[in-house]
Amino acid sequence: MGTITKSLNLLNYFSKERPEIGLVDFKNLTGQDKATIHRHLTELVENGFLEQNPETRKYRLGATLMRLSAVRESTFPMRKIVTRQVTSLSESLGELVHASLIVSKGMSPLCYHDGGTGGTRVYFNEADMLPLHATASGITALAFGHPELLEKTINSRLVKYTDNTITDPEKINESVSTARRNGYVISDQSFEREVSSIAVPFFEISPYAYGTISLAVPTARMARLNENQLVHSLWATSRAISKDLGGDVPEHLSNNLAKSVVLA
Amino acid sequence: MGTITKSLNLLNYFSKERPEIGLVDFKNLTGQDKATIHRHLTELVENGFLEQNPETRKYRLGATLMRLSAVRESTFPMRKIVTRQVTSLSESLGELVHASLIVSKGMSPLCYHDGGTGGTRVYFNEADMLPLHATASGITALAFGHPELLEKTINSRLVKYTDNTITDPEKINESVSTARRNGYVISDQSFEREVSSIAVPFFEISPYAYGTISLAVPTARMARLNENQLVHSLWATSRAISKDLGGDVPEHLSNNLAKSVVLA
DNA sequence: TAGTAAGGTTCATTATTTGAACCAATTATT
DNA sequence: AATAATTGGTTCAAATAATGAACCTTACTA
Repeated sequence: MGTITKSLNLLNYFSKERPEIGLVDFKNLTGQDKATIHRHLTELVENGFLEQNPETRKYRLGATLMRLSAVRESTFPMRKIVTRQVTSLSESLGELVHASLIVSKGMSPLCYHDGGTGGTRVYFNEADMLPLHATASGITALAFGHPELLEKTINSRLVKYTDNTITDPEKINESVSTARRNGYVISDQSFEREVSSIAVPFFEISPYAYGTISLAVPTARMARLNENQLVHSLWATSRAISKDLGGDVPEHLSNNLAKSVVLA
Repeated sequence: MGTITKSLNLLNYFSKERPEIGLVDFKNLTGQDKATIHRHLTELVENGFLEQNPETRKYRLGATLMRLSAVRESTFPMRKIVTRQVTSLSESLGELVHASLIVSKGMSPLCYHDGGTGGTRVYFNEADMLPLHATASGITALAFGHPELLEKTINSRLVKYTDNTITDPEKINESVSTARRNGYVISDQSFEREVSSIAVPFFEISPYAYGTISLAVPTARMARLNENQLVHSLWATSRAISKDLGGDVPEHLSNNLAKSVVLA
């Protein structure tokens, strides 16, 4: 792991639940040496990727991130494009739908919409990473994303979030195979209790998945839904997004899916 | 300059006008060695700060930036807070108002609102950095921000954007002194032709300015406006923002200003 | 006021970064 | 169609920058 990766990694420890982190906190979180961390933090501050709270001396994410994400979105308005489709799908299904992007070691939520009609709602935290091995989105990413992603994930220690979380590499591979066969992934409380999910990939220029669209519902309600029809709708949205992004669902996949029950 | 800074600096070359950059482009832009740049780019891609267009092999800003900025805004909703005040001021003045944050070597636009009534409008590009020496916001930042910022700026080569851009360190220092005396900065086509601007700082916890609020109008219209009244309104908004951010306009400044014509 | 814990710094050792030269693939040019 | 030029990418010895154990400083607390 190079210096750059080590320092950028520090940024990943921030979340909605942990918005400010001190030097010693970082030491405990990362296990790295204090001096090293301090130099990294200082350099990140100098570049505006972090700010130091002058009162507590703790660090928080910096303003440069806001600008850079604005630059990206202004030249490559993925969020705008995807949000449009996700909202439309969510409204038509009356359930929560979210889109997430595959980034390095997890899924980064891009947008979500809760067109919910039911009395119970799924809470979706847009600011936190989703793990690859424990969510429908994640398994979808492993199945249709870059092969290296699957390899890396299987060779890392996997956190058990609920009783249903699969952490055994063998079983991950099985899930991935099933996903590739079916063309979608369905999850049952593998990340959060009482939440079930169905996900499909979407594509940009590359033949590997760029992100996923996923429906998340309270488990109690899942049984009442028509799985086939949901998958059909999700794939329709995936096609629309992929097209808007200047890409397409790869042919080999498209052909396989056509044969399967999904698009029948 | 450490490895981390060198690599993060690469991200600053992206803009609305230059959304994708290739390896050799970077070499020409930075003057650094190709191999070095390549390793930096690779590591940034691995961490999701960049993406590589699989078709052109050029690099563009990555999705991790979107997530991190969402985490920051969800835990520290500065944009939300500031936008509210900026919109309100812009509507009441009927002119374009923007807020920008001081980050490392420039000003990073945070939000803007054009409550414009006039026939001519100022075009404001939210995704680009503003230079410190050539804008009302920038001189305000130099005058009321961390002293180190002024020192660094003066010791760097300053770009001349228009005939009115001041690049002489002596003159910068004069402008800064005037700003400190007056409590605001007024600029006349120093960055863009036909655009004039008035700016004041706002504060967070620290006694040094955190950002600026600025009114931007077509130069032709500036003469007709009541400068004193504008500055008064800007300072009122600054106070409101500073308060909302949990900070305050430093006392020594507040006292000086009270004496000056500005708040009379 | 002594003790603790936090942030921050130093400097010899160590390990990583660096860059000139090289290779491969694509795109202009003749 | 052959050749040159341009781009992305890689190698490895030499140079430089990163590292971390020990130490310092400040703020709080018992």
